[in-house]
Amino acid sequence: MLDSVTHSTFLPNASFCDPLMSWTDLFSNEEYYPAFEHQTACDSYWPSVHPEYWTKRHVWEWLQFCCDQYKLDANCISFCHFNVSGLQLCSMTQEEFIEAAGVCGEYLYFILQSMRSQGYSFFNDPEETKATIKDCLQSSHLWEFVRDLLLSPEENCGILEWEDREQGIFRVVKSEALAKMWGQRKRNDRMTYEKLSRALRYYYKTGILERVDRRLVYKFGKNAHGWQEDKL
DNA sequence: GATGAGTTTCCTGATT
DNA sequence: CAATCAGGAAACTCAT
Repeated sequence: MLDSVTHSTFLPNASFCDPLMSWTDLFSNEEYYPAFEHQTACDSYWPSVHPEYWTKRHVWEWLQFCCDQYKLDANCISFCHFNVSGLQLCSMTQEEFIEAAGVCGEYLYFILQSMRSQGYSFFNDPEETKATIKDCLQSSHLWEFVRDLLLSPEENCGILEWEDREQGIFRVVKSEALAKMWGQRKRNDRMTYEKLSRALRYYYKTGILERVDRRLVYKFGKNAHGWQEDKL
């Protein structure tokens, strides 16, 4: 079964593009819908079955659909992890998804959970779906938020600045603005730099950050990833 | 409902 | 003096 699924039907070299584009594309593409006609009595197409009752084949079809629609890089998906029934798939935790498919795992997990709770109607309202997914894709951890801000000049607005790009040393230029932005992300208008920096200090323990003895200066530690120029 | 990770909140004291 | 750093302690939130 595992070998019978040709990897070439996935998008082996597709990069990880804007998934929101794919969502809107999906709904504006009328040719997409006839795909649902394929279902027959003995071999139903995955959207017509609740994920809990998916066969291994349904899981594969769903995986393939997600890869196609969201331009997920099939190379980062460990296929043996997904050689499971729908019931087993549904019992997988978010961490297991991430272990099995890295960043793609986060998307797959989110899409699956949404389908489980809302059924296929999850796809009904493009605008709401778009918003929900955008929300979901925001990294929830503070250090990832800081990292992503550092990596996107548009959002950053000079709030953070690289001090030493190679070594992962950066400076908080506008501490109040940073706190405000983090507060917006967490929907907490009482956030301050004092409190945010306390959370950053906890990262010294876990190796996400390393101490730099300068005011407002931090450094990514060995357990932080995704900030290096060459990687990612 | 219990547990644990990741904060959030608050605080006291030191440093810049 | 105001802002920041250092952590301890406890509350809180959310996923498992």
